[in-house]
Amino acid sequence: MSNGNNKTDKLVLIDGNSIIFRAFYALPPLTNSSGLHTNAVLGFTTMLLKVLEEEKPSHVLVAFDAGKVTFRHEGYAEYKGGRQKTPPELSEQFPLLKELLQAFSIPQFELAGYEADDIIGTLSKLAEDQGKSAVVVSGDKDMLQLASDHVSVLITRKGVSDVERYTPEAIGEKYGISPAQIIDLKGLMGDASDNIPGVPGVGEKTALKLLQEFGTVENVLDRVEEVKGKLRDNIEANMDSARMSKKLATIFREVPLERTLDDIVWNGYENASLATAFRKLEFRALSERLNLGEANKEEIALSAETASKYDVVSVSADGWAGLNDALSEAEALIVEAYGDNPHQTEGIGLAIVAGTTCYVVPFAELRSPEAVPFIQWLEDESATKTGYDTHRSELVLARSGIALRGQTFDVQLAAYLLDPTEADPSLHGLLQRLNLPPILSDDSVYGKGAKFRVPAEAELAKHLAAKVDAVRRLKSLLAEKLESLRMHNLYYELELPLSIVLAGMEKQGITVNANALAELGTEFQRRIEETTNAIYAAAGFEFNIGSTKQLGEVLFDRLELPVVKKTKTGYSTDAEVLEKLEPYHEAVRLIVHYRQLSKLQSTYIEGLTKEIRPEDGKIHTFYKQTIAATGRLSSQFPNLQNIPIRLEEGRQIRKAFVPSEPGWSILAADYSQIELRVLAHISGDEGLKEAFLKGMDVHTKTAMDVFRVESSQVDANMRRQAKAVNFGIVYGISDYGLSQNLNITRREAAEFIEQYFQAFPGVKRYMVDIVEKARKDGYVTTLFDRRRYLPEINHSNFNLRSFAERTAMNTPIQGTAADIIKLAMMRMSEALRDRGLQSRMLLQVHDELVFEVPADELEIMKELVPEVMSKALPLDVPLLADVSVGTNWYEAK
DNA sequence: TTACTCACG
DNA sequence: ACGTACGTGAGTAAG
Repeated sequence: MSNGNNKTDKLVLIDGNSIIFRAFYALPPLTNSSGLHTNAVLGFTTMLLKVLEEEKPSHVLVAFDAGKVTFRHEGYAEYKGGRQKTPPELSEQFPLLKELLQAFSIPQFELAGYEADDIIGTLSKLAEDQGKSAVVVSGDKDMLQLASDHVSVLITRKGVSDVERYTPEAIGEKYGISPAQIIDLKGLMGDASDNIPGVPGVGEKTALKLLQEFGTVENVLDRVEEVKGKLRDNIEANMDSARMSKKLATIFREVPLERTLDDIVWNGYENASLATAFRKLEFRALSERLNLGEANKEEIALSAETASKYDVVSVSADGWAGLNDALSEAEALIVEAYGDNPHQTEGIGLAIVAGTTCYVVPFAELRSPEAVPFIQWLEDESATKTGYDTHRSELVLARSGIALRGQTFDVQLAAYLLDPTEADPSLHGLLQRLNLPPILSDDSVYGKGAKFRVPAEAELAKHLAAKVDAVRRLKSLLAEKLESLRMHNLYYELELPLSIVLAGMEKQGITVNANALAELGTEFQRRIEETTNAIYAAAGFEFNIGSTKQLGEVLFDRLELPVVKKTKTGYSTDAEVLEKLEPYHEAVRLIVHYRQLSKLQSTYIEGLTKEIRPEDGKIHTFYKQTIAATGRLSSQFPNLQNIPIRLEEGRQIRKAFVPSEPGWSILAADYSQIELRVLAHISGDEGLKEAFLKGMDVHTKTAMDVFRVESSQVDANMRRQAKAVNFGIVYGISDYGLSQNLNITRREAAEFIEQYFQAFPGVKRYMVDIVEKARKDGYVTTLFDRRRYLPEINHSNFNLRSFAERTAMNTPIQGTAADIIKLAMMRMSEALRDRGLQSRMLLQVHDELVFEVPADELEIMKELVPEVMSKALPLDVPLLADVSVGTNWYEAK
């Protein structure tokens, strides 16, 4: 960016402390991926860009306060006393801002003993003396005293980038005084934020009236006998305070800076430096707005090339010989494909790195006869491979009939274990977070969304080479980190082998009967139409029931039902709201039913039907192993972990999930109360342990203890409430949450919790201890040493901190349960293989495993599965799994 | 794309 | 005083 030649010089002088404070409180808390807060820097930058663009300055300076003590404290030790300590979320942003300003090539001054105001006052005076104009930017109206014919002052209004421009005329119009009188104004009215007393009882109104009459503080004091009544007494009693306050408010414009205006000449910023700074801060939108993308790209490519030297060999140009010779030395593998669903993805290319050479293979080349050794290597179990998302790679290659084997390190999976909350799993992002030499992002190479294209071969080869080199660079680093955090066991013994088991389950798929779905769909459709008509009749007119906006208008504007809850964009119409509205209008019950039916129809009947693959009549889901922060799996394309079960109408969907071979059965086994059992184990609570050891119904036992009654006195309602309390305990209890769930008052909910903790003191101790531990360590772990960081556990914001506390309580429980079932899956996979069984493990639904089983293995499997699940991990309480069998998933209940 | 709603454990 | 239960994925409407 260049300013061109300004005819007249213009200075922009920014009060750094003032603006960063404003920005911090104006923007919601934001963090970058490494947990650093960046909201104040972002707000500052937005303001800065706006001012630079509008003012087109020739000189720019950001001034900061230096240290705590200034010359003002010499006369008045309480100056700025009583201020709240700067929150750590803001303090940590000062170094970020200073670094960013460097990238902008903007000079920053600070001088011990002086405030930013004084530096700015001094420089603006220098500018005036030299006939230059200046713009002062601050959030503090004290600065208005600097306004003159040459100096205008921008004061932030709301937020940061909305500013108001003050010239002497504007100040005159608004306050009826001159800039010079601003200090008199402060002298009289004081300034609470700086702890400047002024004259007690004199506010802005009175002070302005006095100044209009007397002009200055000194004149007010000299002619105080002309003032009437109580005000006069006040002034007379506080003359010294007024004089001192005026002095404190006066900006000192003779700071011994030893700098000249030449030191703050600004010739614009370097795109590349700013691009780097924005990238670190993850200010992507700003980067885009300033068109730094290209600069970013060049700079990244440059640094990647200098950081890691390798030759790029593309087999379509240079033949296969080199690659085939290098296979035994291969250190890393990339299988590149596009599309999110690995069962439908199209391969783009592969790359391996060996020594100083990266070999790149366009996907189509795999069909070449010369590719045979390479394919043999891919399928060779003993040829170990380090890759990135090898689970996906296996599925992608399987589509071309290639069986990937020998995956012994997956960089993505390792990175997930090291920080499972990290949202960006890309190699590009990973390198960035670890401060390693970067590579281009996939988005910048391929374009995103509709703009996606595979670039010309040379560019593609370069990118894949950079990726495979990055995988190699990351491997040893991540492997070491796993060791040092004692997570190698979890990684090598559980997650990595599990990824192969998962790929097997996904490739196997589950047969879904499209006709059964279609029949159900016809029935649902009929009822949807019926319900739609009934709703129109009840309402008296037609509208789009599926539009929450229209529905809200109908319910609350036209039918005038009471508003229960609002969303940030309008009326809430969710199930909880509708439940409360039922008594008011007959349409409400129908709407609830309509919602149920249309959910079933669109998500399950239509959604699942689309996912049935015509070749084999099966649905192949994709389990993501690196999404859930607790260690659970997630299921996509489609999600088979949320197939309806709670309501009978939806549960019918499960009838369409059938065995793939005639005469086989579906076998489902689920853990009974696994999370509460885990809680009993890790908390060591005697009462809870006893309940499980004696085989009691845990919700009934909870009801007995919370309500202090005998088991015979526990009715259905008490059990229901106790069950909700147990859920609450697992989720990280709060009285508010429980009260919402049970529709009771917060006080009553708090009472339940109190009773619960009295009955189960071990659980209480666990909750207190785990939060304490999280505060101390910054993370919590599961029994298998899976780890989750909770950077917000010490946050000053109540909501963020409370969320982190509940997460601290929940994650070890949910996460350990996830560990256990993952281990059970490994054991089952081994058991099926070792015993030569034909039965197949098809699905995992958090605490449930689904198999298809031939008739002659039914008896074995009914024993084996629950046994393996129960023994997956010995706890202080028994782990139980219930098993059931049917001709479809519905019947296996 | 974002917001809302709702299916599951 | 603050105002959310923990963890997910997917469909629809609407900007």
